[in-house]
Amino acid sequence: MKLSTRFFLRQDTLLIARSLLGKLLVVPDGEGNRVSGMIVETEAYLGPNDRAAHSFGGRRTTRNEVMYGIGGRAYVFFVYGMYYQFNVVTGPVDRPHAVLIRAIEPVENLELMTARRGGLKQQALTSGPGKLCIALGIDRSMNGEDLRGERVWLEQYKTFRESHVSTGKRVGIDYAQDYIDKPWRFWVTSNKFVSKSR
DNA sequence: CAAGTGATTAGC
DNA sequence: CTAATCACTTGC
Repeated sequence: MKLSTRFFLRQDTLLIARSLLGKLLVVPDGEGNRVSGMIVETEAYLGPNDRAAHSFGGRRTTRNEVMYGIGGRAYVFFVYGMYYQFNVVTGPVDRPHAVLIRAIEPVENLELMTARRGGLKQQALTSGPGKLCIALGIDRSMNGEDLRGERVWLEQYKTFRESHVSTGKRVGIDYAQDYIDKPWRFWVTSNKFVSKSR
C-alpha cells in the first residue's frame, strides 16, 4: 500500500528521513512490471536554514521549484552532466525541505536493473544516488510527480530498530561550511548497498 | 585518484 | 552573454 500524504507532511524532516529506511521505492517499467528496492540510505536537506540545500537562503529557481510545493512529490534534478538524483519533498507549501534517497537494496526485477546498469555486479547496482536512478529508470520527467500516482511511489516494507540505524555527515557538500558536519545522513548499519563515503 | 559531462546558476 | 559550479561515477 502506498504511503499516505500525511507521512510526508510531518513537521520533522529528519524524522521522515530516518523513517524512510526500510520503505520500498517502486518505479514500474513501461509494461506494468514492478521494479523496486528497499531504501537503505537517506539524507535530509532542511531548506532555507541549511547551507547544503538547494533552497538555502530562500533560493527559488526553475530547478528547485518543486521543493516549494506540497510534500509528497518527487524532486528530481540533474547533476555533473550525467546523473539524476531522486528526492522526496516534505512538509507544507513554502517550506522547501527534501530527503535525498542515496541507496536502495534491489528487491523486484533485478534482471532489468542489471541490464540498465550494464551488467555490473550486484552490489554496484544501486549503491549511490545516481546509480539507483539508472537502475530504476528515474529521469527528469518524474520531477514534480505526485507519489500517490502511478509512475513512482513508496510502500511500507521493513522496519529497522534504532540499534540498526547509523547517522553521520552528508556526502559531497564540501561547500556547506558550518553545515558540513550536521549528522543528517541516515543508513541501515552494515547494509552492503549503502554508498561509500568520499 | 582524476577525468568526464552538460544543465544550471550567478554575475556581469 | 559567459564562466564556474556541481547533493556523482567510473576506470585508470
